[in-house]
Amino acid sequence: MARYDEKHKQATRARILETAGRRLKDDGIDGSGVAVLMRDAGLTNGAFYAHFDSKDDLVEAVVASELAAQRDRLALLAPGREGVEQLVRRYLSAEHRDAPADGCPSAALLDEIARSPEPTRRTYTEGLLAIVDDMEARLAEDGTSSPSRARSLGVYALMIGTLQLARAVTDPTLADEIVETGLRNALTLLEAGRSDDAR
Amino acid sequence: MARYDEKHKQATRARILETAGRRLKDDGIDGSGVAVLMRDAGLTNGAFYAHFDSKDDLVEAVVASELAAQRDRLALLAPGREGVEQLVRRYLSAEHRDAPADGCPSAALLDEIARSPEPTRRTYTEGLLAIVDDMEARLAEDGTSSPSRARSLGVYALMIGTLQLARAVTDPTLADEIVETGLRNALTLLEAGRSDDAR
DNA sequence: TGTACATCAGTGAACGCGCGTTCACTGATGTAC
DNA sequence: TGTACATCAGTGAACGCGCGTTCACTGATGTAC
Repeated sequence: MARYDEKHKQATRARILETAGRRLKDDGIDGSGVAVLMRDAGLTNGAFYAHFDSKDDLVEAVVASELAAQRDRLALLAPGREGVEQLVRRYLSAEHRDAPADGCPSAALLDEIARSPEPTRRTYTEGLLAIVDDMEARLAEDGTSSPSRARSLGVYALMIGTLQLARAVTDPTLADEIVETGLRNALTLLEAGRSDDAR
Repeated sequence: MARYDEKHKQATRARILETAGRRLKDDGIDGSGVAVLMRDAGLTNGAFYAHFDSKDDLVEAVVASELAAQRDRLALLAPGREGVEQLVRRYLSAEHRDAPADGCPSAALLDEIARSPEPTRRTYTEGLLAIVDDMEARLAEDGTSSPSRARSLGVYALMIGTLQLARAVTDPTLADEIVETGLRNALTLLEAGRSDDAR
């Protein structure tokens, strides 16, 4: 009765989410038109509304899937605090700075997300908390009672701000300096969390 | 010969820069149209091009004036390290979080600036360095040889990321927690700069 | 095995709208006489 | 002191364009018989 494999449409939707995620991170939310987003996925503009209610709806779905992907990637790293350090080193690297499309949605889009409709911001909040909770659990594994929640939020915020600065700046030497000192500062913040307790 | 006071046009331009700064920080660069920006200044769209070559040109001028204003405000604070702490406390506050139009252009616009044309990014780079240099000089006044440049960049990046997170999140309690822990983390980072040397 | 056909993912033209920009003009200004 | 007038900041309609969204349609699919 139903034509096409039942997974066919889901696969197309997943493909749109993936290519749209890359495009949005490269050109911004307001900077990416529906027609271009669909062309990226090998489709035409008209098909868009068979998959999403509106552009806002797509953006919300992209935010959810990008943050989920980021969390999944974190889960693959070394266990405990070591994994957080790995995250920080990958995040604050020249490679990440130079490839926004492959990178963190927060670094690329956070101020546009902050101006987005409530549902998108709610979805962002959930995705953020999942990541921060994961980091927190890893830091708490140390058995310390240091404020690992605060450190997790701080490290995440520092990573976002640092990458945005590094991307905005025109001087390549300065851009390098920013990611390098950002990395040292992030590690300092993690270390401070440990020594708080050691005292 | 020349009609109107010679300062008249300069004053209008300054007024456009001021109201456009507020609007851009509220609605984003792509989210603010020229017609609205001019209406904010009490003018009509057509007059825009008597003052600026293009919207890009305006954005560049706004970035310059916003960063200069931020630097001027920093200069009015207490001398030395204490002024940096005052800056941090004002920056990471619920008031700043809830009033983007009155606040830091980096927190409101940094990822859009990173996607802007080269001249805007160059202007941003200069304005950023002026602020960071100022912070650095204040921290170095301590007479320590700690890496105050790295701490300045780190504190600035942390403030930006923290404020963006606090603005994006929908849960008011979480938004409060983010600015509060952000403040503690920023002070930790400043303190770490001091103790580096004390060891 | 071969064919008729119901399904529905995807097409592409069209919609009204606001964008950035242009331009012929208006009318307040205050100097020249 | 009064008036004619050159200046030019600002007006507002219009430009082509791309936006998000709608919709009548096409045509590949694979089941039913």
